[in-house]
Amino acid sequence: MPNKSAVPITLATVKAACSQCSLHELCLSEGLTKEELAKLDTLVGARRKLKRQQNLYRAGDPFEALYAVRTGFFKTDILLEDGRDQVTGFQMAGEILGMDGIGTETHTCNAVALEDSEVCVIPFAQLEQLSREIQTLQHNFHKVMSRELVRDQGLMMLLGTMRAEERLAAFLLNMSQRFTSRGYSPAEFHLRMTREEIGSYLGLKLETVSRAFSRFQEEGFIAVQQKHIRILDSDGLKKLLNHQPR
Amino acid sequence: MPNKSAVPITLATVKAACSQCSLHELCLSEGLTKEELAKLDTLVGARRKLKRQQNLYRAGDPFEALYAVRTGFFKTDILLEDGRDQVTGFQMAGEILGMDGIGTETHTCNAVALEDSEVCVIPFAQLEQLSREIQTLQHNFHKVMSRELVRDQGLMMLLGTMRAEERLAAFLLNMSQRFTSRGYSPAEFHLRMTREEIGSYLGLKLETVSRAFSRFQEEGFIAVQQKHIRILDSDGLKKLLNHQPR
DNA sequence: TGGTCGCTTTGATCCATGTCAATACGATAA
DNA sequence: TTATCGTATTGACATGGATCAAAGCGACCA
Repeated sequence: MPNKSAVPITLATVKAACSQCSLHELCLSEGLTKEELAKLDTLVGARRKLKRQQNLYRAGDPFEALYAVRTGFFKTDILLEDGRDQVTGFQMAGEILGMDGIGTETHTCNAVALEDSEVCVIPFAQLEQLSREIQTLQHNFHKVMSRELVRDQGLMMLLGTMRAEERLAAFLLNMSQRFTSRGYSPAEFHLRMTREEIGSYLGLKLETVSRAFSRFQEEGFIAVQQKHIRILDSDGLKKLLNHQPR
Repeated sequence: MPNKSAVPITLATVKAACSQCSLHELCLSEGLTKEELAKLDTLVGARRKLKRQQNLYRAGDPFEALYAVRTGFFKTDILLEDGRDQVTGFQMAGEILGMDGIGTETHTCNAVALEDSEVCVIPFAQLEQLSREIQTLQHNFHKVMSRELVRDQGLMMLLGTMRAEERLAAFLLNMSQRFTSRGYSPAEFHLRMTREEIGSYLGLKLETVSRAFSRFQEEGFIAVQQKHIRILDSDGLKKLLNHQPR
């Protein structure tokens, strides 16, 4: 067995997931002891790489595992029989995908990589088993699900009560905040999704999204160049949010 | 002691919750053994009665317990600083309230009784503990949360892609289905919420809801009399759903 | 190097739903 | 019975965003 110091790099490390992962606080492993982390590692052994546009899973696929995004960027969407579809979320490093499948043993949405990506595979039966042993893990998992519920509530609010520019402002601020909490610039980032996907997520048409971007640029809130966004006046965007007509 | 056949009524029954509850399949107790049910009963001892318009909890309240609706009818809603609010759901017998609070230890929405109601109080720490012992309970709980996520996805779809009449048709069919699965008539029911609350839930103004009701009545899909609804042609309503313009 | 293709921007017009306002209805209480 | 109040319906009009259409821009590939 190789000699181990604080954060040893060994053969095991290549496989070891959670104990070495930089996404602790976002993921399931927060607050676990070393021993508990080790157990989680054995569970989360497998990784899976996906090319841009590749499906992680599809609606109807049998549910077996959750996925933690390691690198890359995903969207989830639902497709109705009549052809309408809606993007229900965008997921980045540290976020968990697949929880929609627990209730019915079948995934209810599609998860697609928007760029080359990698996920940790978390076989669900094993996660349940381990979370019966490790209280902290159990609670972390419950928190993750609950936060997802709260996120959805926020999106309902957005879809139900906000006008187009408010929605886009909320979207940009949310992206900025999530990039920030991953150590990237709060003010400058690259959107991985198209205007159409943003529109679908926000309940708007792509033209409306494009116009709102242009408007924000005119107002000096942001600089847009295709998918590259620079936020120049985040307070300006925030003001848009609480300051609706009636 | 009164004579009873299959399900005996004893002193214990008054307190016993889950083991005697008619809402098994909707709630957390499905598939539990007698012994496991008994344990769950000790946990779910307390009940709480609410008068119409009374809050079960409010956004900002510390999170301590989940609540299973025994009788009555609730809404959950969120209130933004600027005064806008949105109803995020309506809950009826057998449904679980409060899961929004797990992630932050604080409730993020308000839960209000729309008629005199009663809930089972499920202290969350104890639920987690017991679900470490009882695998089936653990899995049931995960299923409940997951189904809530899927419900939210459906609502996003509704809010993001459907037009007013489709939304109301979907709402009525959903109500009908939920009343049905509780043993009530699929075709005739009493709405507990106002047009404004329906509108808020569906992302519409109350006038639009009212007009859609009137339209459905003209078309012969339903008979409306204030809050009393009779569905005359549920296929007609269903057709509205998949049959959108583009 | 030019051509194609996907994505984005922008303009002109239309329409579903919001807004504002008046009236009606039904329950409750006096 | 009548008064009151919350809720619901209906009408007239306004408007935000959808729709339709035409360029523009970049990336990739042949």
